[in-house]
Amino acid sequence: MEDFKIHNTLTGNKEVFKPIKAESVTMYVCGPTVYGEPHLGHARPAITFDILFRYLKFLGYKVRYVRNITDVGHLLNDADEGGDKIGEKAKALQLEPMEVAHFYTKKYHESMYKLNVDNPSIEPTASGHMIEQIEMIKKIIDNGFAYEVNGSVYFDVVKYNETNNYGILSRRKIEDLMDNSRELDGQSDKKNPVDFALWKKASPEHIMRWPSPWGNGFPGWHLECSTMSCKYLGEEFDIHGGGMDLVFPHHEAEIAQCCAANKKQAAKYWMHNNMITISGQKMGKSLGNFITLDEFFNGTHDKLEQAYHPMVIRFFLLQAHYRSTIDFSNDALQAAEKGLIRLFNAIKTLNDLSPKDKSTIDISSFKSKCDEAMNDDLNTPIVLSYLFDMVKIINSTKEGKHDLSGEDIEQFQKIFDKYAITIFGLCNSEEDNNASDLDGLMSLILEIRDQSKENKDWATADKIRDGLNNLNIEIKDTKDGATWSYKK
RNA sequence: GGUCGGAUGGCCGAGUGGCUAGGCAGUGGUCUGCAAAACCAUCUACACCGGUUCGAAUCCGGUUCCGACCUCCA
Repeated sequence: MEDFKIHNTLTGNKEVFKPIKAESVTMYVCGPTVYGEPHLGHARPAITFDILFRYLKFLGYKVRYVRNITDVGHLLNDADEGGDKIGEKAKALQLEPMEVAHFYTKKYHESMYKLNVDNPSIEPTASGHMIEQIEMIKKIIDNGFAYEVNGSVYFDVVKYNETNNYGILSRRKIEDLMDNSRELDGQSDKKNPVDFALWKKASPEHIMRWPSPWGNGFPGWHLECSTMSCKYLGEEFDIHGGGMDLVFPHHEAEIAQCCAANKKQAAKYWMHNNMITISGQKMGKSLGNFITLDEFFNGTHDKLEQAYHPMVIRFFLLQAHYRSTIDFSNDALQAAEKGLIRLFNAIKTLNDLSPKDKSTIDISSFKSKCDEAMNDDLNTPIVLSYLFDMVKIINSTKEGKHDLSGEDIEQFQKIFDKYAITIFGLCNSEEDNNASDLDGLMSLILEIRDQSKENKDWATADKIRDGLNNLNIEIKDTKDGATWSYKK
């Protein structure tokens, strides 16, 4: 089999993927911070790494995929001045902070389900791993890379950098980082501005807090990922993923923590998905283009001209490579919607094609071309372009311009099944409801309408069509008879 | 301001030196009681200015614009 190559941020190159253990793959992806409604920014990494997860499984690996839930202390998206947002929200609503976290965790899961994102193998929470986090801090202190000040513990980046490379992932130099740190307000406890918190003392009004050897407080935000990846995947594992915005400082700090505690660099491959813009702008509350996933699914946002099915969002994301930025707009999404429908119509058409003795067109290269694109750092847009080339062949075959043998039809079915369904997870929305109950009824109605048409009783035929239309059922007359479907 | 990445046809979006990416829209056809849909064919490109090369969207330099990160905090 051909080599599967992935882009490794650590080296800046595409590398052949070779797991530490030949048969199994361990991967960790930074999950959501559950302080608010899931939005588009959550969809991209979830879907990117879902594709990777599915592909690795398809390749025959036993995959353990850990994606965390961060439910400890939070920050709102932009134009907000930090602070513990779960705590603040909880106070405002008179809720226990965990009620807030749990509410949004549930929302996140619902959205992921709609997007057909497979569940990770383990989905640990930061709050459920306080003991492990405290133990890791102790270990880092014991190894001399952290210090305690006034009930908080900080990672000593300068000391660490003497024997390690802080900046190995983000290619930053510590001197530049020192230079760039603006003059700090004097009350910082940190020895150096580049140091980061492993444990923060909780101020009296801070309601999310846990006991520790250093007093009541809460863990620093980089720590949970190091702790939980280590607990479930080991000190060394295969892939660590997340958004590009996390490269620095989050993932850089993770590497530092793991090296400081275990002398191991955690992941072998670091993969990062690029960001999303909306009509060319970044998404932000202050710009009025902050759109939640529910709003996409329901079409309930001023900027949206219509609702978009979760599969349209998923398909749209796959039309771009994961390391490119992607721009959302109504035009682009509507184009994606039509393309997706075309793809699925062709899959249906393929299943109805009557096989001929011999094919009049050579389709033998499609499988390897698709595989090659997928193996080239998950180039989903190229795979899709080949699938659409196949769509064209299927449609022309239906029109009688080509013949396809039974073998070739089966080959096409296999490719669509592998890519469209198994790996890309683009399930056909029309098939997931209980339409079968209605089938008999609808075929009876359409039969009556066909008879009216034969009798040139257009009034009755149109009445049926218009009446069903008002019931949200669309009738289309095709060469092979009328079809019906729910309107989107 | 610093570091890094990007700028492709009406809209998205692949593509790293010569060969049609693909989707949507547009245009022309086919089908059709009407409507809608569907199908086929097909046009428009590589931000700007220089340079390297037989040849550049692709390499090099500069310019403009855009994005991410650079901070307490996830």
